[in-house]
Order: sequence, then structure tokens, then C-alpha cells
Amino acid sequence: MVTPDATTLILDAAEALFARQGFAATTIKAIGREAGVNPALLYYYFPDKERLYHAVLERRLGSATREMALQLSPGLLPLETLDHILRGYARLMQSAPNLPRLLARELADHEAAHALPMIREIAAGLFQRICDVIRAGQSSGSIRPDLDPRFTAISLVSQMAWFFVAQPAVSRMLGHEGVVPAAKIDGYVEHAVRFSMAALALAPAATPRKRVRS
Amino acid sequence: MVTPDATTLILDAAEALFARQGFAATTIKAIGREAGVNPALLYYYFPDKERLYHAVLERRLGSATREMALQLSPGLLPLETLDHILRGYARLMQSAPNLPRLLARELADHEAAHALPMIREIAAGLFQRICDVIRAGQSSGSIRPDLDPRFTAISLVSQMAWFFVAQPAVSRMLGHEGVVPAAKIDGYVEHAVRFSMAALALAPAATPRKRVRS
DNA sequence: GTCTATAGCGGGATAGAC
DNA sequence: GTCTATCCCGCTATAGAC
Repeated sequence: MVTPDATTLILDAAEALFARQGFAATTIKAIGREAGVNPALLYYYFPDKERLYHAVLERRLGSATREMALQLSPGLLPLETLDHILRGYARLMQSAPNLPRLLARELADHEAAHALPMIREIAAGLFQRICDVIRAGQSSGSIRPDLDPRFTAISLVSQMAWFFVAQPAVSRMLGHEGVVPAAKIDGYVEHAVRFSMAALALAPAATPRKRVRS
Repeated sequence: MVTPDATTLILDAAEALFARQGFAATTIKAIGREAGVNPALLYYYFPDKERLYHAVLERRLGSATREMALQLSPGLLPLETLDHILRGYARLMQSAPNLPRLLARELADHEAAHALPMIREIAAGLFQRICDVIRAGQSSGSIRPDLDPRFTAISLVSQMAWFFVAQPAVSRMLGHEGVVPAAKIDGYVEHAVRFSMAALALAPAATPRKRVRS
């Protein structure tokens, strides 16, 4: 339990406020107040507000990238690998409570000046790997061959991504006030993995398929 | 092709800018410029910026609610109903390009002062109906009984919601610059519906299930 | 209804004491 | 390294001419 230095205090406060209110609505003075330091001190450690924001994302996503890279377990079967990736994604989102919100804002603000290329690279890399694994599974016969690999990758990721990003809304729907209890989060992750695996599995019989036109 | 009145011009401009940049980053002057009217005129039609924002949401979500209500087709089988709801959701998101982004911001800004109860009601109502349909399907034996209805509802909705909200990121992953072509959107919706139906269907055999601990 | 002009406030950022 | 004091700008909102 060491006393954190000013840089950490500032980054922590800025991260919390940027996640809660967004970039534009967060003021330098508010960050200083939240961090318990003088607002002018921010300019000793960071050139301006924009780059403080970048530093926040860099710190969070740098470690995120490293964590995701550790999830690489070679020599697994395709379905096992997908299982690993999905659970790893969920663990990552749980480990940093501000992360989903920050990512959601970057998505919505995609056209804004501060959207980081780093995020695109991480997302694109993860997506690419999932697609490759799906294709491998289709080749080896463990995944339905009629699924479009890229669409399927979106189906898998979206179940995790939406749950965490829409956390406040999801929480209400699951009958909770405020935060979803950790046990329930684990329950959902377990469900989502099984749900996905069932959809990936080879089709046994005809599933009800009905075309609906506008 | 009538010339729209000032109110419509302002609401259209405000909607576009709020969706693109968010509430705090959008200035009254920018809205006036985008609408082609004098900024001061906004205060003739709306009391302040906050309520202009509310008016934007109200106009878009009021019609959204009505559209979703029309999707109610009684007398369908559970799986057919879910099919309808998912496609209706997708059609709604496609019909109003700003809608997904506005909703994403409201989600992220959930704690902010301007988060509307209306959104919660719409979301909660839709969610509730999906849960009921799933339970009905489980009772009648057309949906796997081991699925948690609420978790399953999240799985279904998230595949649609994430695709549209994360549109800019999704677009890149599907290999497009800018907007995803309408045909490809239709393709994904078709995929997501089938993917979900396959997961809902009665389990034929054991799916690979592997526990992974941190 | 639409415009010009401006008040009044709060934001980001800097200079400089300690 | 940290704080005080302050500049300057741009924003929301209003007053009032037309």
C-alpha cells in the first residue's frame, strides 16, 4: 500500500472522469479536484488535455494488449481457442471497470480527433485471429461450414462487448440496482460461451428458417 | 420536396452533430451553421441546449417506439416472433443512421444528467417481451430448456446492437472504407438470425465444454 | 420570426512564487 | 514539484433592432 505519485493520481482521476463523462465534458479543474492535486500541476506532467487523454488510453490499452497477447495458447483445438479468447476478453473487461466505457466512447467518437489508431490495431488483430480460428475449425470439420467466418466473429465478440459496454442498461434488465454482481457476470460469460458453441456446432437437422420481407 | 421549416432544420442539424460529436462537444454556433440559420434562432424555438437535445431524442425515439410497436404480430410461434423482433430491430437501426450512435452515447453517458428515462422504458419493454417469448418457446419445447431466458435475450439483442453501434469499427473489419453497403448489412442480419436460431434449437449432442480458470 | 451585438461565465493554459 | 494568480478565448444565453 504505497502512496501513489502525482502522475498516477492524475491518470487515475482522469481515467475515471473521461470514462464517466467523456472528453469534452471533463474539465481540467475537475480532474485536479478528483485527484486531490492542484489543476495547474497537470501541465507539469502533461502538455495539454488532449495528450493527457492519450496517456490515459495508452496506459490502459498498453496493458490490455499485453494481457490479450498472453492469452495465446498454441496447440489448442479451434473451439478451445475460441473458448479461451472469449473468456479472456471477459476477464479483461472485468479487470478494468473503466475500460468498456472508454472503448464505447472511442467507438462513438470514432471520427473525433482523438480516436487512437492503437485501438483499431488491437481490435483488428483480435478480429483477424478469431476469423482465422473459425476458418481452421471449418477446415477440420468441427465448425459448421456454412457460416461466414467474419460475420460469425462479429456474433461472438458482440455478445461479450455489448454486455460490458451496456453494463448500466444490462444491470437493470437483470434486476439489479447499480453494478451487476461478479457471480452473475461469470454466469453470463459461461452462458455466452455455451450459446456460441452450440451455434458453431455442426447442424444436426433443419433449424426453423423463415424469410421475412419488410 | 417541401422546404422544411426552421424547427426541422435545427433538429436535423442538432441530431447529426450530437450523434457525431456528443452533447458537450457540440456548440450552439455549430448547430446554427449546419442548419443554415442564425444561432440565436435556436433560443426562439428551444429554451436551452439541454432541451434541444431532449427534443432531438424525443423526435427520434418517439417514432422508434411506434415502429417497434407495429412489429407486434400476435399468433406467431415463439421462434418466428424472435425472428421478427430481431429483423425489426435491424430495420429500425438502418432507417435512422444517427440512431445507433445516439443510443451508444446515451448508454455511455448513462449517469449524465440528460439520460432519458424514455430510453430505459423502451429497452426494458423490448427486453421483457423477448424474455417472455423465450420462456414460451421453452414451455412448448421449441427452445432448449437449459438456456437462461434473460442471458439468452442479451445474446440475441447484443448481436444486433453491437453491429450497428460499432458500425465504424465493424466496417473496417469487413474490409470497407467508411459505410458498410446495405447488401452486406442485410447479409449480416440474415447470418445473425440463423446463428441465433441454431443456438436456440434443441441440443442434439454434447457440445465441447471446457472450463478455463484464470 | 430572424438577425446583431454583447453580457457573463467557465474553460484551457501560462507565469512565476515558493 | 507544487501552488497562486491570472490571461484569454469561446461558449451559452439574452436584449433588443428590424
